[in-house]
Amino acid sequence: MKTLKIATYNVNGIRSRLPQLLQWLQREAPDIVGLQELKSVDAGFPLAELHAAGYGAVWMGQSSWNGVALLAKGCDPVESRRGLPGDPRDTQSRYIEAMAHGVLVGCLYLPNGNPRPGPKFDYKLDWFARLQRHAQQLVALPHPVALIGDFNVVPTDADIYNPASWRRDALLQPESRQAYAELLAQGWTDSLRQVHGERRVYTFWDYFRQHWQRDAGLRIDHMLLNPPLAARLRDAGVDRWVRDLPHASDHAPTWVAVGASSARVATAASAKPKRGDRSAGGKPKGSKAKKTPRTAASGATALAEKAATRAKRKTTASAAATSSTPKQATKTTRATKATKATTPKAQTPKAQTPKARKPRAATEAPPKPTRGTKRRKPPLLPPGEGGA
DNA sequence: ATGTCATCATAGTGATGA
Repeated sequence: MKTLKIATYNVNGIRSRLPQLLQWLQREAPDIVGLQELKSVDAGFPLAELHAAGYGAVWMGQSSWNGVALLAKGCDPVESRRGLPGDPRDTQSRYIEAMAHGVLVGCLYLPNGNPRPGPKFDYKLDWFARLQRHAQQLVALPHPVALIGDFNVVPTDADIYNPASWRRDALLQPESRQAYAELLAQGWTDSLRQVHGERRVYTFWDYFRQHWQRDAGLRIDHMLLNPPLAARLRDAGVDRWVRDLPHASDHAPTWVAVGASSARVATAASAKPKRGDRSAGGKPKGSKAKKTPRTAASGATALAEKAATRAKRKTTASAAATSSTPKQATKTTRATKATKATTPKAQTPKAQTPKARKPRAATEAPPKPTRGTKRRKPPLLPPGEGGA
C-alpha cells in the first residue's frame, strides 16, 4: 500500500472514450494519470465525471486534435506549466506539467511526424529538441520528476513486433531514436525497459489489419523517471485489458509503481476521495474552472521548484482533508456497474495476459498485479481469434 | 498502398490525422 501508481494513457478522444477511461480508473485506481489526444476543446473536458470518479484534473485542450491532461486521485494537480517553452508560435496542445502526490509530472504528446520527410517530421524533431532542453532542467531537480506520455518513438527494434513493415515510418527513424536516446542520456530511467529487461512490452496496437488480435504492437508510450524517483521504482506494466474493451483506444494505459518516499507522500497516496464534488482539497466542482494558466516566463527549474513547494503543501492539505473518506464509496458509480455487467472476470492477470495465446511476441511480461492498489483483477480476454 | 477509427465539416458523405 506504500506505493504510488503513475500512469499514462493516450485515450484517443476523451469524450468518446469516457466510459472506458472511467472503467479503467475505477478498476486500477492510479494515483496520477497523464492523458493524451483528448481531441476536445477545453469546454468539452469531462471534469464532472472525473470528479465523480474521485479525480482532480488540469488540462489543455484543442479542437479536433492533440490535447493533454493530468489527473490526480483525491486532489487537484498543481499546474506548473502548459506548453513547451522555446517556440511561442507553437499552438498545439501537447504538454502540460503539474505537481501531485509529491511528484512533478510532465505529460506530453510528441508529434507523430508522418509523413516523412516533410514539415511534420521537421516539427517532430524541433519539438523533440525543445523537449530535451526542458527535460534537462527537470531531470536535475532534487524533487521526484516523471516525464510521461506518448512519445511517438519506438526506441529500438525490440520495441516493435516487426520493424520491417515500419522502417520508413517516423516512429522508427534514426533521428527520432537518436533524440530519444539523448533524452535518456540526460539521466532519465526508461521505467518499462528497466523493469522488464529484454522482454517485449507493447503499449500501442493500431487499428489496422487486426494488429491487436495478432499482438502486433509497438512500445511508444514511455515513463521516464529522474534519479530521485527512479530510486523508488518498484514495478511497471501495461493494462492490456483496456485495449481489449469494445471501442478501445489504440493505446493501452501504461503505469509505474513507485515506493512512497515519506509519510507525506504515503498519506497523499492513500487518501481516498469520496465522490464528486469535493474531490480536491474540498473544492466544489463549480469552482474548478480555476485551471491555473500560470506559465512560461520564469525558468523551468525555478518554476518547478516553486510548484513543488507549493504543491507539497497543498497535497498535504488535500490529503488530510480527504483521507477520512473510504474509497469504497466510489464503488457504486455507474462506471462500476457497467463494468460488472459487461466484464466476465476471468483469468488471473498474472499467468496469462490477453496475449498468452499469442504466437510470436509471446515473451512480453504480463502486468504484475503486485502493487497495492488493485483489489480486483482485470478481465483479460485473449486478443485473439480474429487475426492474421 | 493498404487498413480502422475519431473528429469536424457538411447535410449523408468526405477530408484529415493518426
